[in-house]
Amino acid sequence: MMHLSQTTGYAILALGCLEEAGGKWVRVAELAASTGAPRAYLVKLLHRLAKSGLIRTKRGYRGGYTLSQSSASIPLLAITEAVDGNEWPTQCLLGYTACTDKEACPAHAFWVQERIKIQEELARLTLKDVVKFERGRRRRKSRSAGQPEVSA
Amino acid sequence: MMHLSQTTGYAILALGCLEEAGGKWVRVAELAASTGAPRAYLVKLLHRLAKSGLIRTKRGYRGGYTLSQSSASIPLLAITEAVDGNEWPTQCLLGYTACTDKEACPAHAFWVQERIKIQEELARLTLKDVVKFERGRRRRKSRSAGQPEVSA
DNA sequence: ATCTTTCTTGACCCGGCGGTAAACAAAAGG
DNA sequence: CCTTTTGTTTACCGCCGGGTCAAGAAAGAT
Repeated sequence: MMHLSQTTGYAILALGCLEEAGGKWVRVAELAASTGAPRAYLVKLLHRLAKSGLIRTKRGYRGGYTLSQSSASIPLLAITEAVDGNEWPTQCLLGYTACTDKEACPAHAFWVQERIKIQEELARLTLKDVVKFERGRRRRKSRSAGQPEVSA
Repeated sequence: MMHLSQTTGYAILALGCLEEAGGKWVRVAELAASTGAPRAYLVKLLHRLAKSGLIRTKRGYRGGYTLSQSSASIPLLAITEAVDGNEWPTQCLLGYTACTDKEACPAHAFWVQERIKIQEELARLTLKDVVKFERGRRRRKSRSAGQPEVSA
């Protein structure tokens, strides 16, 4: 509750990874490793992203996934809409279905403003920002690699 | 997604209704009618609210539910915590589990601020505000009552 | 005592999201 | 051609939030 769906998170991270790869084809295995999403689940998600036109796919030897040109540096908002749909920006904070401008719940005016801000932020952030984040993660990971694991 | 749980909405409306009733005992039937929540489901919710100390219950003839004195005009935040738990204010917007201050996702700084604002708003709003909202609803309802229904 | 009212309690259902498994099909290498 | 690589497709699983049902137990009226 109070966050985008986990699936959207996976999508953003995976697309960020594709952006970073330039035009190269990237396999699921790599995307799964890089995003932390379960491989089999990522497959389904990638398929949806392909159907909605955000990425292209190629199967067989040296196949994989790549960003479709049109989605280079798209804003995160476009991704949340592709994955979660675009109905959420109208929902009442309290989950109250009859909450409208005319019949406003106590948090209505406040929430209308907040939703706008959240959408603006998601529109402002692009895959490039995600790439920066992922590079940071990978650096930290490799820096701590090779150290003794806490084994049972 | 992107709102408190529906159950929390029910809780807020129901508690508002109890606040409005003063010290009187209110039956489920009335709370269900007034909140729009399914009666059987409301029963379970009310039980939880009773166990967490927000309301008192009395069964048998002229029984029902009433606000426990201590919860008169409590802030909505207390209700969301009682119903949804209080873990949500720490979750990443993108649903990314490893997102922390040290390992921040691209939306982290933004979302930390927004969460604070949302909590402040929920702390500011009290049951009295909800009562005002409910009175407005009831007025509108009764004003439109008695008019010809669109029947098949 | 007994009846009525009203909450109590426990069992169950349904749909969606996140997740898994396995058979299938295409693209390239040999 | 045949094999390898890699995505495609279909089916199924478990959990949880929201929702329903029905038998049980207490409190007041009579």
